[in-house]
Amino acid sequence: MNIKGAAERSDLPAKTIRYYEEIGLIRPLRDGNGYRAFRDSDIHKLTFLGRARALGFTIEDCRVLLSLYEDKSRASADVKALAKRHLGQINGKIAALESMRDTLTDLYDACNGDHRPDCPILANLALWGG
Amino acid sequence: MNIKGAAERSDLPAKTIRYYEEIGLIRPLRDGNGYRAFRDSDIHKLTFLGRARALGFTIEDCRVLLSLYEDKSRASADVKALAKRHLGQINGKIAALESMRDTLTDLYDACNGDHRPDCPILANLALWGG
DNA sequence: CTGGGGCTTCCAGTGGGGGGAAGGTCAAGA
DNA sequence: TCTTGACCTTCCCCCCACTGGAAGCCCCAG
Repeated sequence: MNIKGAAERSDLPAKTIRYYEEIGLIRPLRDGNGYRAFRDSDIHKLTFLGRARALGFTIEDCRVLLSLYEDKSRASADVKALAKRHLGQINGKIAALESMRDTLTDLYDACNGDHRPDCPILANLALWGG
Repeated sequence: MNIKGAAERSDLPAKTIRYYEEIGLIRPLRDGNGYRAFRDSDIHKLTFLGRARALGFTIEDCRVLLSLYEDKSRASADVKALAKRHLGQINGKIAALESMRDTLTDLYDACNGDHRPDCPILANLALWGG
């Protein structure tokens, strides 16, 4: 299967697939004409990667997850530890965003949003040394 | 004031300050020796930028916010609209992260995390065509 | 044999800086 | 006066995870 079919079946852009090969996440075969030849196992890995990326795992995490997946003697504790670390990072990002949202919502609600220049949002941003 | 003092007073790395000058957010003067000479107004803008960035505004949003801040005939509605758009983006990111977190938490809880290889996390990532 | 769609590689850019080299400048101390 | 060390400058590459586009090869239908 050529890259377009692989892209459709894995629901990943062809560019991304080439990139994943470049960084060694997949190693598709090559036809005589130099075209990539994707096996089912390649498509399988690609969908795996797509799902892991959709859960927010970094590429390097994905690399580890893929190797754990292929290692039939893995310990599920290793996978769970990776997931825990990632959950912690997700929660950190959510907390940061919620903090931004709360502050910004307060300022937003305090701004009357009319034609006049007075604006608590700008006033807060301009706080001198606070 | 040299860049180090500006960095301390604005609580921004010197590298960041140079970058902000490079992209035209600030325009500090120069001493005869080529050193940047920061006025109070420059420091003021830098702290403004630091706060706006801390609220998650992009650099381009910051540029607009700064110009609105300096435009004494601005309408607060313009600021409010920008804040609204940004709040929408923040909420979108939070929703995406919460979705990841929920999915991953379910998988995490279902994984017993022992020495055995069976792992619902990997099994989910490996779902074929689901 | 021509056209168009597929495929290849390579280069550049994204956002928001960070790291570090190479070299100029300045002030304090010996 | 000389040296040392802290500071400053520009310059270029690196990060992540792609994305866009150019230049050029391959293959099949008409």
